[in-house]
Order: sequence, then C-alpha cells, then structure tokens
Amino acid sequence: MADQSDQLHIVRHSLAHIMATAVARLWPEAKFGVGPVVEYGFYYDVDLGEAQISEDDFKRIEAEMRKVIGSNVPFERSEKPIDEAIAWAVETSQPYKEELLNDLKRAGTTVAKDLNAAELGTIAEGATQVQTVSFYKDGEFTDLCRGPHVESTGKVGAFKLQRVSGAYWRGNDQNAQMQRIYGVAFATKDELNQHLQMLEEAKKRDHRKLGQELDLFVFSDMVGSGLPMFTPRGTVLRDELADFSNSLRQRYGFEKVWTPHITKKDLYEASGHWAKFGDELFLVKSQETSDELVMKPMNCPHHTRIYASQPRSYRDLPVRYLETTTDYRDEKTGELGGLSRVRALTQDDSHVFCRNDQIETEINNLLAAASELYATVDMKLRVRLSYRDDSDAYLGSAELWSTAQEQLKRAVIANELNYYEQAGEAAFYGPKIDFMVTDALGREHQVATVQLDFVQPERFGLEYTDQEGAKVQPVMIHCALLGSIERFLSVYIEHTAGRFPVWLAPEQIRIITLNQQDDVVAYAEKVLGAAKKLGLRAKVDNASESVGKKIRNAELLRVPYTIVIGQKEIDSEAVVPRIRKDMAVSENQAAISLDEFLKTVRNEAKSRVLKTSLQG
RNA sequence: GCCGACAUAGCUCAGUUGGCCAGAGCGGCUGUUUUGUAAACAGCGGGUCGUGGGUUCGAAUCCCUCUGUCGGCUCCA
Repeated sequence: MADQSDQLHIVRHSLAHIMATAVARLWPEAKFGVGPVVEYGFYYDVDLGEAQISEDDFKRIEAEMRKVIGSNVPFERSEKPIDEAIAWAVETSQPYKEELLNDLKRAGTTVAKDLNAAELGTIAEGATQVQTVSFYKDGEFTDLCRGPHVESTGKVGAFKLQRVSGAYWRGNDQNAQMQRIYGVAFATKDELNQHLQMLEEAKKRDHRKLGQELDLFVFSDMVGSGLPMFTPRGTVLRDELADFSNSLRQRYGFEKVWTPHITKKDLYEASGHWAKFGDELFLVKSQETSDELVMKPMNCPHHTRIYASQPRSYRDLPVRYLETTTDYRDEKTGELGGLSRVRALTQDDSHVFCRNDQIETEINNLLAAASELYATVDMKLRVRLSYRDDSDAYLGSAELWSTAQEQLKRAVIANELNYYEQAGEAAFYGPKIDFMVTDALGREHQVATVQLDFVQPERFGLEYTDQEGAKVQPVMIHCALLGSIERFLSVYIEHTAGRFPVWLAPEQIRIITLNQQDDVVAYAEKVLGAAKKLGLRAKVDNASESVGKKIRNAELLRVPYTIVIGQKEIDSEAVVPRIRKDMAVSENQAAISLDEFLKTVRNEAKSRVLKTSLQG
C-alpha cells in the first residue's frame, strides 16, 4: 500500500470522505462502515437498510460529489476523547462506528484486520489505552478518520465510481452484509484515463475470452461449473508445462508416482484435512462396499502411504515423489471463476521425505527449479514467506513452527530471493515459501509453493532408521512449481495475451497454400511431414481463400511462424517465414532453406527461447 | 455460501413502454474465384430467446424457481 503521507493516498482518502458526504446527502439514513484507500482508489462500506445502491445511482452520487468538490470547503480536523466519540456515534446513529470505537476503547485496537485498523489508526498497534480519536469535517459531514485529508474538498484529482458489491461487515461472513462502493482516483484526468484504458486492455487479455478465441478450453453446463475441459490446443499447453516442470525436478532426483483419484476418507482423517476441509470434499458412494470414499483434494497423504510402504533407512533419504495429477475440491459456487478457481485442479505436485540435515539442500534445489521455470516463462517473481499467526488454525507445536519458519527464511536469504514475510498465510501443517509472479499488467499472483511440514509425518507416524538403529521421523517438503496448472494458465494466458513462445505454442508453424494446384498442395503436405518428423506442431491451411485471409486466420491464432507455399517455394526449396511480431528480431525476413527453417524452429522449441533466432 | 448484475444462432451483439413468421455481422455449408503475406463474391442453412412454472387475449420482453456466467465479499490444503 502507498505510504500514508503520499499525496495520492491523501487524495483518495479525501474522496472516500466526499463520497460518504454525497451518500449521506442522498440517503440521510445511511450507516457508514469503513472507507479506506485501496490500490487504485478507495471504497466506502455503507448500509442503507432497506434501500439499495445500484450502479444506476452512480451518476447521482458522482454529481453530488462534484458539488462538494465545487464548493471547495476546507476539511477541518478535530479530536475528541474516546467517550465523547462514542457518544457522537450514538447520537448520529452510526452503529458501525460505535462498534469500532468501543473496540478501540476496550482493546486499544480493533479486532478486525488491517484495513479497519488502518482506518482507525490514531492508535499504535498494541496500545492499550486510547485517549482521543480524530475527526474530519467537510462543512456538513463529519467522519471518524485518522486522515490526513487534503486542505479542502476542491483539491482532489480525477475520480470515477466503478462498482458496488456486497461486503461483510469487518470481513466476517457471520456479520451483516453492507454495500461497498468502489471508486478509482488519480491525481490527473490523464492518469485516470490511462488507468481505465489499462482495464480495457486487461479485458482483451482476459483468459476466459482468449481461451475461447484461441480454442484452448471449454465449459459445459452439462458437465458443471468449475469443471473446464481442454481442447487439443489447450492440452498441448498443459502437457508442455507439466513436462517442463517435471523435468526440472527429475534433474534433482524426483521420481514419478501415481495415486488413485478416490480414496477412503480415513486417509484424510489421519492427515487432518477431513477436520479442516471436510465440507469441501466430494463424496463418492460405493455400491459394493460400505466404504466412505472421497475424491482426493490433494496428494500428500497418498504419498505418505507410498513412503510408509516399506522400512526406510537414513541411506534411502531423501525420497522424492512427483505426481502431476488432478485434485477435486467442492469450492463454494460463488468462488469459482474461469480457470483461476476450479473444482478439478491439476497440481504439479511433489513431496520430499528427508532428514533434518537434508532440508537445506532440498529446498535450495526446489528454489532453483522454481526460479528457472519463471525465468523461462519470463515472469518476474518475488517470494512471500507465509507464516502462521497466533490463531488456532494450525497443527503442531509452536517450537516446530518457529524452527520451520526460520529454516525457510534462511533458505530464501541464501538464494538471494527478493522476499517479504506475512503472518496468517501458512498452510495448517506448516509454513510456506510462496512464489508471487507479476503479470504483464502488473498484477501479482501466487503460483509456486515450497512448504515445510513436520505435522503430517507425525500424524502418519512416518519414520526411518538412523545410523544408531533408532527410529526417526522424517520431514516432508511439499512443492508445486506451477501450482495449479489451471490457475497458472489463467495468469499466463493474460500475461502473454495468448502469444505463447514456440515451445508452448499449440501450433508452431502454419503452412498456407497459395492455390489448390496439385503440386502446391503436395509440396505443402511434404513440408508438413518434414515438420512432424522433427516433432513440430504444424498445420496446413489449404482453404480456397485469399492468402491474406489465411494469414489473418493464422495471426488471430497467434501462430508463431507462417509460411506460404507457391511455385517459388517449390523451385527454391526455401521459404520466407512470417514471424509473429513479439518474437521477431528484425523487420524484414530473408528467405531461408526449408530444411534450415524447420531445424531452427525445432531448436527454439527445445531450448524454450522467447525470441526467434532467424535473422532478417 | 452471501450481496448485486446478467443469460437471444457456433461467436459478437441488436431487438429497451408486452403485439406482424425474432434480426445483423463473423463463422458454417454450397457454388464461383486460384489467390503472394491481417478479411474475394454470391446463395443457403442455423435460434423451443438458459430451464421449469406463473401473469396475460398475447411474453425474448413482467413475476417466481432452478442452472450457469460476471463483479465483489468470505474461503483457498
């Protein structure tokens, strides 16, 4: 988040206040929650009781806001003792503010997380005594707020109300739902327009749109929500990515395993997943036995069964399993969306079972693999050290946790990774190193993850025999490089706008016939055969259409290389490849022998480069 | 799961106070054209207006149910 003193932050904060003023004018009975600054603007949570704000009301609210801005009245800051502030909240019928103030008085801080605390942040975190809180008034509307605000209402930049949605009071789904009105705001009109344009650009890259346009995946009402099916083109992407991810780990001694997609629920009772995620498991009923089965929501418990299938010596460790497989999770319907959140998700999952003294090396290997993968797909990353917080949502002793968290931090520092730490983001069985990548539009997503786990080895009673003949518990390291392939694709498709590098392109070469003459068609087929022989993915377009039309179709599918076959090509046994613009290194492309062209593309695919190596 | 919006042909969309056999472009098919690097021309198909119910003389249009999608909230092993 922007620095509190940052001018843009102050502007956005002031606009939230002005919006509240406007809402209070239009709906005098409005009850206000919190109104913080967010990434590109601000929002305010309001409760209008029976009334509902819809996007149709934005014009009125904006008009009212502009009146407040036009009047350019000064923001007046004042302070009140906490009890007076509570009295103010009661008097003005602002129950939400009253609740926050009472919490402040009682606990010195609000119980709710970050944003709410920031909103009321006159008090330092952890303080026990609250003396006073500050208010801002813009002539008519007084709001509890730390500020700062701009001098007067006229000194705000360009803004636009964007959307309204439901939001639980204090982020708790047990609480009442308020309406959250979002606005975007920038210092100047130009910057605002630029931002709106960026959003338009993002829409064009939306993976759901490109998934259809590029024929990558489909959904069907008959199959169900959150259950994507991948077309031949999309399946190429999945397989190539998974193969790459696997090969990076096989280099470090990982071996593929396979486990079934259904299992008795006993397995997850043992692991602890049943207690925590039981209501999100798909149940499977056997008509033959009394077994209670579930679709597997993850794979680590299965992998522990393979590990435990024979006695292990300290010499055998690390044992490293790799499995790219689909898991099933019955996510809440409202949480599904495109490929980013699905009910059948494919993980490039792996688990290391090792001794304590092997943890460091193993983690280093995995961090190296993740770094290589994200360098190859050209995405910038930083890592988040995801720690536990002091809630009771975690298994295992506090000592184990702090040891594990320290080990992860040391590994990240040793690998010179750009990192930050965050409490409350850990898995219930252990802390994580999460890889956060930034896409072409500057948005951050979590992808790869490396997790240290002392809990499941304990729960499953895993062991190995050490040099002295004693039974010792191994450590588990969970790792997925792509994370969920579906989620990775959702990010990656938008990052590349569907312009996949040669190694991933579902179709690498399109061969266009100039006409339907027998020798031209025959030669095109011959080129296709030669390409396939080299393991390349190519297609012939022999439609009775203009060359221009066929080129256009290849462009729309973002095919990296397009070649036109006519008499000239037959005679010269050479081609002039048309290279997708983002890959080209020169403007005009020279003719090249067919043989050399195909071999070059083959090498590019093998080396997973982003740019062409063909010169002009 | 919660709040809100939406659902018309394969795709993108028009049809917005209820009223002639529901339209367009692209794609598809057929024919003509034989094309040299981002859209040749003509014709023909194609929709129980997401589902089920209701209101009405009459429903794509109004109401309810379900399914699905989208924007958020909550959650994310």
